[in-house]
Amino acid sequence: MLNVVAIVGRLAFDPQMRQTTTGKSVATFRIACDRGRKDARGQMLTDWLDVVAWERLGEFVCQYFQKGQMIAVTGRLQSRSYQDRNGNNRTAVEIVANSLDFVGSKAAANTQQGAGYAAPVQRPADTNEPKLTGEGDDDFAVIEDDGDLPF
Amino acid sequence: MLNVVAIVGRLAFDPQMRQTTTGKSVATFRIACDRGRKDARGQMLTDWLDVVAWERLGEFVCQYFQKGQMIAVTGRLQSRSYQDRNGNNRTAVEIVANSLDFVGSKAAANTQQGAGYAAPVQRPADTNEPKLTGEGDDDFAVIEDDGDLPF
Amino acid sequence: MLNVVAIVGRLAFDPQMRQTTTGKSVATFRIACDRGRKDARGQMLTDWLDVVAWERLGEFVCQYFQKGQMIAVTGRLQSRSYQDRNGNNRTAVEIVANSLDFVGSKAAANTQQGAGYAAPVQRPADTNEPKLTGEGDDDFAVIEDDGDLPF
Amino acid sequence: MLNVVAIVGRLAFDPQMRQTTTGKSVATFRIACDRGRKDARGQMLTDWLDVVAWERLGEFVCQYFQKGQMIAVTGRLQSRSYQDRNGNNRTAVEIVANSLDFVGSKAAANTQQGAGYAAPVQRPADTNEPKLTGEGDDDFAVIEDDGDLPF
DNA sequence: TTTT
DNA sequence: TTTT
Repeated sequence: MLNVVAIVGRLAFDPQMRQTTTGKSVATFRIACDRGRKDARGQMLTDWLDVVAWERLGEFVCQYFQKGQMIAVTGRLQSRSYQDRNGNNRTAVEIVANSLDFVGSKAAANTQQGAGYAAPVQRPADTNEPKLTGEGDDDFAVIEDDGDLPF
Repeated sequence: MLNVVAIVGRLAFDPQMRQTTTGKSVATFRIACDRGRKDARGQMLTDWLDVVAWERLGEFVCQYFQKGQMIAVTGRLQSRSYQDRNGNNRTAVEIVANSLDFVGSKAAANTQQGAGYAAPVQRPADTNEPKLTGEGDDDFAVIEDDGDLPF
Repeated sequence: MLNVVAIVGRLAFDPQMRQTTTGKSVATFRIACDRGRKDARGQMLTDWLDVVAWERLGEFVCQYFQKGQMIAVTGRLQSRSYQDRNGNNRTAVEIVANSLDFVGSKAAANTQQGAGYAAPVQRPADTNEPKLTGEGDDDFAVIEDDGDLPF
Repeated sequence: MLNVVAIVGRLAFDPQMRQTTTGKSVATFRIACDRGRKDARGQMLTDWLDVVAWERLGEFVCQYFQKGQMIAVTGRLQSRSYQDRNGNNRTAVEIVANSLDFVGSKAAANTQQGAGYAAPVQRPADTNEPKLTGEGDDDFAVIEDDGDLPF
């Protein structure tokens, strides 16, 4: 199976952080994604999409993003069943974030990182993966130096 | 803005075709997308996602797919507001299909097309685009023959 | 089969427009996509990706985008075989654009469209598809008004 | 920035595993992705795409996949510079895998997992992320039970 | 309920 | 260089 989503939009509200009973942190936010065309009444058509960001991803979005800012989200679609206040079964569809990133340089500058671009933030477990240790590409270069290309 | 979804899953029901009052046809179907892991009770976790397929895409899915079959869907996420039977405002999030395709060979064989593989079906307006006329790649080859590569 | 790409990056050069021998126009451009982290020497790691935009999409990118501007691209990956000037067989991998859009507001303002946001541009044949005629959503609303939701 | 790819195709060769000098394992494989239409000579048009899978993802693909089998890949596009045997600078574009999964049930059955479906395999660091511990959804359910929905 |  |  395969389930991938990529969205760029603006935060409709400030992100909200919560804690689960088992101690995990999770942030939720909503993004407005304009379709780039208007309806018959001249109003911009917009899709409103909910995003769930766990742990380090959630901390990142709460620290650097607020209402109105543009954000790039990748992740997967999730459906979730719940009962509304009247006891009716409802289904919510939301995006579980896999990576979050700034879009445009202004917001990125807010992070006060040297490059002007904030590092893309991925799921917590990514921290000991090659690309975040800074040695992944060098490793790969070694393969190349051997005249021993991967393909 | 950017809004892209790619999903592979199984049809939860046979697709349903409708007509709009202005004469457009639209098919809707639901796909089950297993997450590949089970919950605490040993039940496979599944995301249920609704898909909207307009016109030629809708006709295609109704003709070749039924409940239980695997399908590959690309498209965009759409939120849609409506009132439920109690007059409450609700929001539905669904995928508006941009392309549909078979996954695995059995279903593809059902189309009885010479190639054994059905052509991926894209939105109606794609018909006079290079890739469906069969000349797009040749054109591009001409560029190459000139030693005049695009990049 | 399924083949989807979504990228946000900056144009490395001004887009270049060409004509095929059969009269189709095709623009090519390269985008720089920062990985958000630096190599061991402190240099930002960047992926350089080539994009092919046919007909109306190509005209759009040439009209509104130049070197350095940010762009959102969706499309599919394509491999293409050619011979280099020494007669060696080479393979190029590039993105065939399916939609192009502005990212951030400055570029969007350049289009001098009333809304401040340029419409996302999709492949030519999309013009008689619901979403560009401006009636698609209304049609769908009709379905809703019937209390006859698609799902 | 944003960089996402989702592909379904068949392995052109058996995957190949290598070790970097720093001890990381990396598998590479090529997938054939049919475009679903033929060229002027009646030959199926196919895109050939290279994939890089690090560590646990690489071990997974080597264990469960061989030439000819279908695979679902998500990841990001990477460009990589190298010198060919003549000392010319070349650029390769490949997919760095983020998740790998079976497509269709037959291959999945090979893994001899109870469900008949193999778990999707994601990057190593994901192991202590909610969704692989099996408690993520329960946690989320707790939020719901509180009548305290995320949105 | 976001932005230009 | 893959498959039906």
